[in-house]
Amino acid sequence: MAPRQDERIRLLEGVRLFQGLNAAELSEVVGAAKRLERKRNATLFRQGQEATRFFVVLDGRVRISQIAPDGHQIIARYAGSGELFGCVPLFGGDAYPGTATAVTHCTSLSWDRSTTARLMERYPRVAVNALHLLGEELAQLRGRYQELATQRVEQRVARALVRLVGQAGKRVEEGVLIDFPLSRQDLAELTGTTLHTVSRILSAWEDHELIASGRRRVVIRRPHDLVTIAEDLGPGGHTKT
Amino acid sequence: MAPRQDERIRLLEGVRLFQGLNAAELSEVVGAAKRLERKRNATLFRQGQEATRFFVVLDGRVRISQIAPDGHQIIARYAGSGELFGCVPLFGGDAYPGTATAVTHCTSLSWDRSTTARLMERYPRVAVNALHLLGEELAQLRGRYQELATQRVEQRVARALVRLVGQAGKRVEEGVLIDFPLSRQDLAELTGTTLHTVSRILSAWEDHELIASGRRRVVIRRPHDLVTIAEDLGPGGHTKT
DNA sequence: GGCGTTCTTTGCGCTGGATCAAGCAACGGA
DNA sequence: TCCGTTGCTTGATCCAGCGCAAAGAACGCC
Repeated sequence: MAPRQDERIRLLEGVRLFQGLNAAELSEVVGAAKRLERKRNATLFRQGQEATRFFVVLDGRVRISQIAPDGHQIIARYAGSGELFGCVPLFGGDAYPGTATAVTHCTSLSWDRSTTARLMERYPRVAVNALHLLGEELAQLRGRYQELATQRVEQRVARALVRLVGQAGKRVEEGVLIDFPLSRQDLAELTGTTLHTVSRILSAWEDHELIASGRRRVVIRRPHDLVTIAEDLGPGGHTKT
Repeated sequence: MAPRQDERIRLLEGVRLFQGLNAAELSEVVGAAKRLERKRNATLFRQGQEATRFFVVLDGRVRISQIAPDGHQIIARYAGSGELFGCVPLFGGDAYPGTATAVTHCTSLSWDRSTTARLMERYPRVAVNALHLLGEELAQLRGRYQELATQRVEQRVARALVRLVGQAGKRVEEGVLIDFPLSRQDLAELTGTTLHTVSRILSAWEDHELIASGRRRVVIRRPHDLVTIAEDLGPGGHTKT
């Protein structure tokens, strides 16, 4: 067992899909994987392509986006280390429903379709883990769906930022930085609004010293107040009587 | 094997979750199930309750709805015969994320948590099937999410109706009837808009003889034209050059 | 058969956000 | 260092759809 191998196993230990496998098994899984490195802005796969592999992020951040026939684009999610993406082959889908792009330089492991099937067959635990993870993703998406259906833009943007803080927040002197390049346009596609509206909202927050932001960069200075906005019941609710 | 048992097995044969099991195995599955009958408007389970069982619709129609802390309610989906609902126990969730209500008189089978786990363990095929079904639901929801984020109300309502025709369409002399009680309010909660807007849209369509509707009743007279509205790229697109 | 309840329709005014349109700022490659 | 590109801001305008309000219409219960 080469130390290099050991290192890779350690990485997989944090991946919930493979939870419950022992070192030898993990080693086998790693052995079947293909390591992939991509630099910033490179594409990992495109929407509509045949889904041949599924991926786990080792390091860096990947954006999953979808584009509608009418040209409207949305960002489905950002995946960070330990997370799955392009998991279509896990459940027998045909083509990738979205495009995966490296937002930062990043590395990932991937497995092809037949290996995936073999793994799940040999280790049913993997299939069950996959079921759990998919269930969580479904729950997440349901939440965001409801959000989109019932809340107004400012709240949605606030929530998106709160979520991103959880996924990629990094303490800096000013506050908490979203630790990857994030433009106004990105936030708009993440929350179902327009670049302009996001810009206005962030400007307003900046005036209130709630955030500090720059080009593709957002720092939350007062996370708690952002959460307040995110959870505020709004004009439909019963705030400040 | 009593004929009654046979009959129930036949019902399960159409359920994709159990595809691949033989008669004896299906019989066992049916044996472990609890049959449940509910009349119109009765509740099967409520949002937030501990998820003890998962269900398969045998007959009738069930509405899955979610309510947000601010009181806004949305309808996640309608499940018809052969479809799963309340499938939280399949992937180890804790509480039901929504409320299930019988929209028509309906019957279902359900299994408790431990039985579910045992089934998946004994028949890995069931776990794989579950993975596939969950994957499809995820894909569906992603589609609807994008719809909500990028299309305007009229198109969303049209799409919702097209989908409902697929799920519960029944040919009648006038056209295709959505074969369960469906109010304007329901359509609004299904498409993320208000009762009033839906009413206006349906009234306009009625004027154009595209549909015929009444109290909790919708008949699509010209399905093709409805599809056209649903797919129209709209003012953002490049239609009719 | 009368009556309360539940759905639906429709008018009107308002507004959150989209759209359109400039112009400015920061970055990165040559 | 300069210049082209990409991202950000901000004003002005417009309108789809929401909220409110009030009046039918169809049901189902007693």
